[in-house]
Amino acid sequence: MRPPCCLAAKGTGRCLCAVIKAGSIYYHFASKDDIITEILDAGIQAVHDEVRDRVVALNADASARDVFRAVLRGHLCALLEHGDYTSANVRIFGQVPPVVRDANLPVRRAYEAFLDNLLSELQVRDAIRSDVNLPRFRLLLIGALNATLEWFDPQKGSAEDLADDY
Amino acid sequence: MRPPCCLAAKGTGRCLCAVIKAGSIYYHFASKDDIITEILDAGIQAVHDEVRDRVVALNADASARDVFRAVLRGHLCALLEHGDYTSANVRIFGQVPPVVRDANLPVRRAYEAFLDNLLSELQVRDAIRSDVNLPRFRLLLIGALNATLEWFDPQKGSAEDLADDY
DNA sequence: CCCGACACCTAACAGGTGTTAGGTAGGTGA
DNA sequence: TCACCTACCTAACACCTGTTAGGTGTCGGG
Repeated sequence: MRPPCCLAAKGTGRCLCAVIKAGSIYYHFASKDDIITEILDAGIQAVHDEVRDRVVALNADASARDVFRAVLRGHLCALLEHGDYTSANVRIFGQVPPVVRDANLPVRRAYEAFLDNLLSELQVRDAIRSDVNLPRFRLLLIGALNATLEWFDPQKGSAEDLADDY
Repeated sequence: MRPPCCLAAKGTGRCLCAVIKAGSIYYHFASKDDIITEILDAGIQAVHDEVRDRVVALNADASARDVFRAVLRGHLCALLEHGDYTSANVRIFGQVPPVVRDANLPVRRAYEAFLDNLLSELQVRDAIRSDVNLPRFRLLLIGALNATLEWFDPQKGSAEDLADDY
């Protein structure tokens, strides 16, 4: 499932390991749009999984700050350290044809809903002011996190540290 | 100077008004990279100018919050309402060849330095906590603002309102 | 009135990209 | 053994993009 640096053959999850010739990809995918769709989906899913795993791994008595930190860490680490698919998402989503964008929407919306749920819990616990527009706050947050791709340098500090700083 | 929706002929500032045939552009520019460089520079400069104008237009007794609001408003409005160059910057800077990126760096650094100056003033005035890493905060800020390009819909509220919300 | 400069056009090019048809090597089941 | 399937390859295609050489119309100055 989601092998590193490779494309997975449709459905199977098997690895193509990038040692095939250019044209051969069309044995596994119907079109370039199909490939991109698969990559975008895999990328979002990877970030979603990473964040979810870190949140559920928290103790039941974790503070609101701990939860928030887990979200930041999960999102940033998935983005900056693991995976080309995750970062591809940020880089190319703005320029894919509408068909691909639409195909990718469900996975995207699922992650957004997940985050909004977490944030609204934090709001109930008074860790986020009650007059904050949560979806908009989420957009601000994700925007700021995703932008780190443009300047983050793993040699100058870990993604975890950056998350804590944020 | 910087006519809307058009490319300006090099140096002259004159408008090509987009009614020329594809190949003719090479009468005005030596290469595609030259065109992109010009566009990137113009985009950043436009945002820089907008923010600066709004800040200097403030009364001498403006609060730190007013200054910060002016920055957000200026950046967002320049990005979302005026100009294709400004937004092109966010969209394509990540994928231009290194030569172009380097050529664009001075203008970029100038805007960054300008913002860092403003922010450090705010920090001196205790409007920003003293333990905040300003360049990193600036990156977070600009990242969040630039990301609005992906979802902002002018029909659902003005850029000014969004800035105030942020 | 002619000259040259200027701003543009046309047509073609090399190189790249997305895609397809048809071929082939290796393994599987009968 | 043979037929067949799977997973790849090759070679070609149409199309697009960045660029150039050379041609055309128009305008102002001498």
